[in-house]
Amino acid sequence: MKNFQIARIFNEYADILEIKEDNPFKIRAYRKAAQNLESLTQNIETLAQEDRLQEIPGIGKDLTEKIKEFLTTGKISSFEELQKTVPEGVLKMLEIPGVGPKTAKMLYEKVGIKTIEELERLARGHKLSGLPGLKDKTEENILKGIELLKKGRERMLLGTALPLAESIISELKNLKEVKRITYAGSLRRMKETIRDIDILVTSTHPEKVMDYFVKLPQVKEVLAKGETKSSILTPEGIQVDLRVVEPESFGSCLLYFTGSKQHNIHLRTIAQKMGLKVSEYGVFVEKTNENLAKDKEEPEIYKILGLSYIPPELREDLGEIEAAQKGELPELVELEDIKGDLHVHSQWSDGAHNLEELAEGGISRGYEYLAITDHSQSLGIARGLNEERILKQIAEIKKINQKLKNFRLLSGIEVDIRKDGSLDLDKKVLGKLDIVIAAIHTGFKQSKEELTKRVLKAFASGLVTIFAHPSGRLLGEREGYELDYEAIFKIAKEKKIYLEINAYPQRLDLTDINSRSAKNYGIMLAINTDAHTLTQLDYLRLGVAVARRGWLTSPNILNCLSLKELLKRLHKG
DNA sequence: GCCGTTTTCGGCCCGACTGTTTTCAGTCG
Repeated sequence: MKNFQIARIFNEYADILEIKEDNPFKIRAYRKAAQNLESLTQNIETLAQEDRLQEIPGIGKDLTEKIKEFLTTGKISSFEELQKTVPEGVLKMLEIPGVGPKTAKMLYEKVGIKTIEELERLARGHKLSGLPGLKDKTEENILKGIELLKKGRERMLLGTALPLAESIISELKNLKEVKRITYAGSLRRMKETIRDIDILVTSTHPEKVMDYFVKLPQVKEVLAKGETKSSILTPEGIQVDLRVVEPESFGSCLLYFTGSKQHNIHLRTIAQKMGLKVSEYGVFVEKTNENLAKDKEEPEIYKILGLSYIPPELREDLGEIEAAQKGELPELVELEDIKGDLHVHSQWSDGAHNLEELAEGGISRGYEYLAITDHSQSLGIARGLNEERILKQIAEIKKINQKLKNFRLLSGIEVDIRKDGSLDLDKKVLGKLDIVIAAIHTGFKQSKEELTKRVLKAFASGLVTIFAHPSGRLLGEREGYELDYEAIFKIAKEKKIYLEINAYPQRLDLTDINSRSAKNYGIMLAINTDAHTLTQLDYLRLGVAVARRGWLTSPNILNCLSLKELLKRLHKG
């Protein structure tokens, strides 16, 4: 999508203006516009055609013109002019943690440093010390920053961060000095990837908590240890920050450290207009300095600001604050609302367990149903099923169901959408199944048009129940292929095809943004784990997190239906 | 450059930490 290309340009625009020490508010305007473009649920080209660009928050007259120019000519001339004024390497330097625009500018102007390599060489040779406002310590920090950049400040998967944070929290809970404890930051907002883990604690003896924390088995290196904040690195190189806060400001701190930054900024702007000042320590009346948020929890703090409680997953400043002002926030889907899993693999293809074991797994999780959806024949590497084996599996599932009470295995398949858009199994067999999940597993390199056509042809077969992991992305490994989502959503709505939020940690596909977009099209989604082992059934909560970030409610979710309602819907015609 | 129960101009979030200073600038979240 062009949304991201333009967002990238606006961000770089801001970087250059920052180095040139342009108006800070102008810089912020560009960044804000970039951020809003990145999280836009509609395609910017469509909005431009309909002359609705100015409806995007942060996009005014000037940026509208720049976007239009990009969409028609493929470039923005004022940006190209601006780019000429600052060498590319100087912009790159901004990526070094600890190096900001002022430093980068100074290094370029005073010493003529144009690349990170040059900077590293000079820093190693102690040639930087003595420059304005720069001594040995800064030189050292620049080198450290370059190291960090080289290592790649990788973001970890939500599915990695969540259990790690939980294990650390459960260890810390053993300490009686720990009163309240929770994680905050992007982890609490359940972003699909996390940079570092923030943990918040209240305690009567902070120093004891800190001593215990830095000696946990998960600790490889202690980065900092103080009275209110300590940071450690785990053996995997994950940074965990622990903050001890006063009990009376726990709510304010949790709100503050949960973010997002944009959400916080918006809250503060609202507070300001009310004569209040919001910080991590509370909500203060400007005139009297009285703290209205003392000993208050998050919901009460939102109330002070005239807002209903905003769940962490929504706190991205993407309209949630306006909705909260009007009391129009959706009642987000919860893990407990999910009645079953509709995408699970068994030993029949590449799963680890047999059908009885999977049924047990579903029952023990309180489900009403579980769909067995093994791969189809063309996926030979996964021992995909041909027509004959599917019929056998259907018979076996029937047998098992006879023994089960208040629970049902559903017969399904994850059928490959072949390169030409045909389905990898015979129509007659597909018709006998409760659920047909269609997915793309090969031929990712096709063009956007070809892929879209391919998917739509599969949709036209009238056999597809759910379109699985629509983008095919693998976080940290592979970009998703490009699809014309507007076309896909339109036809999915028309044909009553459900789109999947695949809860597999590397997938989380559809994304939060696309899920929200699908909802706006009136499409129902299914949250599935794609589990290949029993423990992977627990990935479901990650999928629910994506759904919540996508503003979805339980009526938007297919597998929030009871077995009876689900069957009615699946076999309606 | 955007935006408007401070509406077409004059505002635009808040605090901590670090390293450099001797009262503050730069960076970060």
